[in-house]
Amino acid sequence: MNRRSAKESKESILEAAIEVFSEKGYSQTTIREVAERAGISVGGVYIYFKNKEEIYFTLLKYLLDEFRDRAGESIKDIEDPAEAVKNYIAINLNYAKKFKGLILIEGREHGFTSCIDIKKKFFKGQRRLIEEIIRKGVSSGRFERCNVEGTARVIIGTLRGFILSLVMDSDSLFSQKECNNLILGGLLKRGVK
Amino acid sequence: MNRRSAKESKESILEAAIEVFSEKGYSQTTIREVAERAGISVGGVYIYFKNKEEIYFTLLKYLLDEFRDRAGESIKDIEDPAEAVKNYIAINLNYAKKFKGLILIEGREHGFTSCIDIKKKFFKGQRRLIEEIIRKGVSSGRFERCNVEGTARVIIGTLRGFILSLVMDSDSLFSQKECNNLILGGLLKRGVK
Amino acid sequence: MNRRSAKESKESILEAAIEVFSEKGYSQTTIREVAERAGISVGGVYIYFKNKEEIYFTLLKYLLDEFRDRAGESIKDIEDPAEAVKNYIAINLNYAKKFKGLILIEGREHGFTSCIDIKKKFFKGQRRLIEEIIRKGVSSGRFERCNVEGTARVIIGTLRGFILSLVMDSDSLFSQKECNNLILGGLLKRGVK
Amino acid sequence: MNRRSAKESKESILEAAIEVFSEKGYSQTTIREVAERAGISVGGVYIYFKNKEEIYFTLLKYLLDEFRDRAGESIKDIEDPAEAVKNYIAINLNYAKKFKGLILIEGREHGFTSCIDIKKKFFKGQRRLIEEIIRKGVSSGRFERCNVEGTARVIIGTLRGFILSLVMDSDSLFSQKECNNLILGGLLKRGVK
DNA sequence: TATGAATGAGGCTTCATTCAT
DNA sequence: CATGAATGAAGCCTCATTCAT
Repeated sequence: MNRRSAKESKESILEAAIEVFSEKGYSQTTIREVAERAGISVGGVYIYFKNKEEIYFTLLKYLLDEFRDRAGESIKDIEDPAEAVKNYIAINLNYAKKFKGLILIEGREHGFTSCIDIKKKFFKGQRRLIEEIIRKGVSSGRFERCNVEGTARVIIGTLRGFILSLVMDSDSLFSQKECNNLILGGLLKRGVK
Repeated sequence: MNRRSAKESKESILEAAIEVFSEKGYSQTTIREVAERAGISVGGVYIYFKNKEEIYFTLLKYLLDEFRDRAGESIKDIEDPAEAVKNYIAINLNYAKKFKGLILIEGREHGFTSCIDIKKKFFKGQRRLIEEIIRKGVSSGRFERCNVEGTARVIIGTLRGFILSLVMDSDSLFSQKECNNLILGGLLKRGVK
Repeated sequence: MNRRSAKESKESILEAAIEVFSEKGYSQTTIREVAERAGISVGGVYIYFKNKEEIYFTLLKYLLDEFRDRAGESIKDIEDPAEAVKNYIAINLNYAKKFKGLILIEGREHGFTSCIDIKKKFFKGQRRLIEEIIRKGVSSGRFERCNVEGTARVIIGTLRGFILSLVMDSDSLFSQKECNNLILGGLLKRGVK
Repeated sequence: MNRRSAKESKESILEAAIEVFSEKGYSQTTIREVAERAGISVGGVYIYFKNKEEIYFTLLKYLLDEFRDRAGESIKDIEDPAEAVKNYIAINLNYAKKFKGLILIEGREHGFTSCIDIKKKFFKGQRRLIEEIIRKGVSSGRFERCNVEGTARVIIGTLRGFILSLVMDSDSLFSQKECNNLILGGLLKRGVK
């Protein structure tokens, strides 16, 4: 028996779960496989998680939190708002590549309200982040004057599309540069670029 | 025994399947529920479809084909390329609203290669459509000179994102107008708009 | 619609049934396939037969009756009892080859008492036939004196074994000559052969 | 929850399976019934066996192996080849009585090639065993000179027939003595018997 | 008679979850 | 804490049989 601390066990389960959920999606993932990859028994999984849903929920929450932190971090000290947007896009695409499979589960394969809530909250937070940048850009004169909330929503939505395309079509259809161009093309003052 | 023509039965199954797949995703959809909503017995479903996968595949093919036709139709006689793009966007968003859930199944919750193939082909076709428009727009001077293929890809990707957002966040985050602005904002010659 | 007389339809069903039962065994045979091969609808089969079991039963009865007749016929005018036994063996093996598959169903794949009864009766009749021959052979001095009933049973049993081997091992393990030798070897007076 | 060791559970499943397969044949045997008789849940069966076929295959292999061992054992130290043949017959008939029904499944009610292979191999081995005895008998002068391979085949085939009769007609048609007589009658030198 | 769509029970198999050890 | 055998509900699919036409 490979004795581990509770924390270690829980983490190895989550790590295994990321893998398997990514590879197979939620429904096709079995607790048995997660347990095996985590090097724990089936019953062991249920010591740390109430059920399959909780594993997914924990995972999702963890990843969103981590993403939020990193995204916030990567932006906070950047003066140029265009640069900040570029960074934000970059971190999004990176994360997407890393957790390809998980993003595909975003669909309603499972109808857990808990997950919907947490995701809404997450996207709201991200929108605030973008709004901040846009506001800074507008007031500094770098960006066109615009409806800040609306524009932030559009950017988030557009990013989602990029990410989805990136993730679904293994022959990634477009690059970060193209993504930057599209988003910034609509934001930057004409001629300033 | 609810007597209907074979065609009617098959169609009512497909209609029911659209509903249920949309609501629950592929894995969570049970044949029993599809059958019930179609007003047929479980066994009856298997008269018309070899298995669950075939139902999904038939549905997907049907929707994509129909979409392709409608999209082609709605564009072909439009002179102004900007108008054509707007129309294309409109029909996309409409379709997305109508078949909300089905779009969410895009994931690899099911790994049917047949579906992957058909989808790739579909998106390729759509890209060609957009490229055509862009080319026309560029040569007519309405659009900025650009990498036609790349731009088409970006537009498709962006649209996907809009649609995904539209579909996932029931409080639709942004309007068609915003979508138009973003996409056209990057295409139209400055000042022409 | 290929109009046929009731008799024709019934016969074509039986012919199809022989084929399919032979190829797939009882359980694996579906009414649908029998109907298709018979060129009749599924429902049509049920006009002529109460159910699947009745088809099998009718078939079995028909074949056993026919076999009984043929076997009786092929023996009745033969003077030499050894020759008669040889003929009986020959017709057995021929029949076995022709209805290979059906013989394999003999097992208790289906537990129809009706079939058991009819088979018992058949084998009893066959035993009587053999007993007759043996008695003739013994009284004429061609065969060794022996327990007639017991010997008849043994011969039937032995033949079954030959047939089973013939039918199961596609590389038929032994020839009719070997079969003759074994059976007659135990019957014929030493030296007479 | 009926706690047992894994080995115990697996064995009780196999024991139950022997019973049910024997009584009903392969197709008519349901996992549910096997499970019930084994005192385990339906799902429990699948812990130990991949599927129904594997249960059957395991059983078949086990019985054939055991039979092979016992048959070999019961013969190896016997000097008199006639005695050896008698022993071989005896063990065959005993086994047949014990596993009555299972023998009847021989048909291709299931078309598992794995089973066909294993059976062919088994019968080949048994033939070798008999050939050995015959050779010994012939060279020692107890048996008539004969085609060893052919004779072995005939004996195996004959035995199969006896067994089949024994198994199918519950009113066992003939005794071991009669079986001995037939087989040995063709082998023993005239007058020696 | 004939059709073939429809039924629905039932079989196989999977898997989240529990619990005796 | 940990194990993994055991459970049982539930899903997919088949097919003998029925029945409206």
